[in-house]
Amino acid sequence: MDSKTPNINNIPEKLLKPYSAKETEGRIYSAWETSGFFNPDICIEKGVTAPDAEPFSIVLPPPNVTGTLHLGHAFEDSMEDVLIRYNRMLGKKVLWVPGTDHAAIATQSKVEKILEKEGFRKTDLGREEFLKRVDAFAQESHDTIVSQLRLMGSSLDWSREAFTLDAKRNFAVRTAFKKMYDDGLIYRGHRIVNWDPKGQTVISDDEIVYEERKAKLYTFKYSKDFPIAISTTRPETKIGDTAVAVNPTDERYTEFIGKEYDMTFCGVPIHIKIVDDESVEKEFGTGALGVTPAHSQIDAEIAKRHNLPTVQVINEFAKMIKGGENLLGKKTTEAREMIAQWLRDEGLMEKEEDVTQNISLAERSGGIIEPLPKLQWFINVNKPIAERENKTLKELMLEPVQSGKIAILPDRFENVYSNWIENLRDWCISRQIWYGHRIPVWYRTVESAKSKVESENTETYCGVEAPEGDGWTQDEDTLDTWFSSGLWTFSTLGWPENTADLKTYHPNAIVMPGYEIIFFWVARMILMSQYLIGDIPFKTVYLHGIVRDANGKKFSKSANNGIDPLEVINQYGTDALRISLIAGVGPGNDIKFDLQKVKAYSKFANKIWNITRFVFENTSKHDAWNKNPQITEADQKNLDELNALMQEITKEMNEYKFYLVAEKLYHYAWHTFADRIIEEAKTCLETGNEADCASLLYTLHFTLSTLLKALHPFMPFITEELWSLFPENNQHLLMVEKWPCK
RNA sequence: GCGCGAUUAGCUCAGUUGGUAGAGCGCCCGUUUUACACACGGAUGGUCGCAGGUUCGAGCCCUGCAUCGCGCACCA
Repeated sequence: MDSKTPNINNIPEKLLKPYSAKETEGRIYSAWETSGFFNPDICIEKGVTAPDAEPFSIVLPPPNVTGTLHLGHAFEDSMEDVLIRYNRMLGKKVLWVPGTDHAAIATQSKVEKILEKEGFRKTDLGREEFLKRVDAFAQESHDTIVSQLRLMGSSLDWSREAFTLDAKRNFAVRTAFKKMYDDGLIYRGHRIVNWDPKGQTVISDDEIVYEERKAKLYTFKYSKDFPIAISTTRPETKIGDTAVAVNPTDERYTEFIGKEYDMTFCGVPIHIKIVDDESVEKEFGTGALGVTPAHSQIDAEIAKRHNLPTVQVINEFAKMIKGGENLLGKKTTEAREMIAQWLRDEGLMEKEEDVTQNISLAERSGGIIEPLPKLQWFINVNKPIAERENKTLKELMLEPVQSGKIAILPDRFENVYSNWIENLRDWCISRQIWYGHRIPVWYRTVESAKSKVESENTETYCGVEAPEGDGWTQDEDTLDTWFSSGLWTFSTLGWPENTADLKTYHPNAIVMPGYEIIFFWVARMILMSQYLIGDIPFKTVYLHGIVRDANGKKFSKSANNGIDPLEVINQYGTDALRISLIAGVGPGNDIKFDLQKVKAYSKFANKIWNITRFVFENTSKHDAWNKNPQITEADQKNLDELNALMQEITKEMNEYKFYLVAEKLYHYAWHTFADRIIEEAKTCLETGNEADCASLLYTLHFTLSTLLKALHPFMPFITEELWSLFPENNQHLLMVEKWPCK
């Protein structure tokens, strides 16, 4: 190279060596941050964005402050940053809001586990001290997450960072709650709820996961005098039965309907009425259903229809609170076997079958859900709202998706979304945990009242701030973490104040969470935004899949198959990780994580590095190319081909098909630009005349600079670095260059 | 039970207005050719899950089936 490159001194030293991501990435991120261009206001101030440019905004799905980021986050952040950088280069007013989620139950249980190892419980500390511990943990976790987001190259506007539990978001939560309360959408009610005995809190229907387990289905009679046998997998609850329900058309049992029986079951007196109810299936079991209103959602509904009493036999710790001495205080599982034995001994057991059944588990704690009657706060999804044309929350959630105002990608999830809403029940929002937004409701006893009903002696106050006067105590419960997450698209923009940010950046252009949180998060954001703002929260929902290990298994602590993104970055660089997660992965598709793919793209990074070296070496030898040379026919053909590619990928970028764009750029850079155009250029550069060389060098330089721009959203670090090596780019960061196509 | 997705080269996966099968990795052969051995040139490799149908023509559309995975419901 020495003899033929007299101008070697012009070539930056580092370009002569292979690309080093490690040496480059940190330095480049600092340059970006220092420039202030992550902040759209500064882009306008410095003249890189027009003040009246079209806005483009995304909120980062706030990671839980329960630990560190994994490959799933890396995947999500990469895609969002691609869109953000692309749209910034288009000249739009681009805002990507960073933040973290307090993730109430998840974070609290994490800290409780740490305390457990230290040998004490949260009650030993008390609410205030415990919350200090959680805050400290959350802060540490937050700091890790933020540093990881920077490592990923995410061009987030850090000046607007938010936390779902900070003061501003707390104000938004209280404001939202108060409005819903005043509109009668939030109410307190006694219901059968999903109680998690392990986590000691209520959870919503969506926080339940199902697991198939083997169980015994027992068929028996309460006593010898009782005419009908019933079946159950949970005999221990049967002490709480107050009725037996049969289908009204079931001729086997019609003669008994309306009759009542007093018996002693397992040493406990019980009173059973036989009722008819359409919901009972004749074919299942004996066709007769023992009704346990206190411990089954469906039974509670039957009980309500027939005005049956409720007898609670199990408490919050999943232990028996009714029954003979031998049963009291026993765990449900122990009691189950004891009662089964009693039935056998008494000759009441008719059948015992092995069945598989789905049991309900709390997603976070793994505790077996115990349906219990409890007083909780709910959001009514079926109440007409005057301010919203008498539409219900359900309707407000359904409408924008069905009308196409909000597009969901891939579109098959639109049906999933609609089905979920149609089956939606009232949302239980209160949690018996300490970490989270405290419910903004206060109570005090009214001395003068003489009612015998306790609730009538209690004054209730709901407000954004605590009430004036003495004797008020705040509700002990906190809110479901998704309540504050639902406000995220606008609480981060200053709502309830009518800020400039809110006017400019809401609704967001797009939101990009994993498909597993479509109900938890996407649906709740639509609910809150439609109700509180009267508008959609975003125009497009792009649901991505799950990153799995090489065997297709979910990453989890128990499987011990976790891969730390930092290790991958250390080995291959962030750019390689980013584009390997994006290329060829369409919406809704899971990824089997493949280190080979990352490796392949790290080679691609080096390839671009070497392409640049070649172009640089040759352009620095001449200068005629830079003075409007006459373009040869052959070069024009290549420029036309490049332009056609840019047209094509720009269209695809606008359709959110960046996974195709990444592959096309890779293919063009390597197999068209390097393998063909550059190879063919070599001969001309050796033997061609001055004019042809000028045309060719212009073409090479133009193609390279177009490629660096087009690749920048995908591989921001290396492209920015290479861009900066050209003297003419000294003053301009690639990140705010114009996208190379209208 | 209802619904959804996947099934394409050894592996991971692209392939939307239906028109002669693609990429990466791996494997094999060759090349240290002056941007790059993190490279270059070349070779091998697929009845596009199965069975029908529509069509001049189907990986792509329709019907049925199989296997794997997922969601929802049920869970007496």
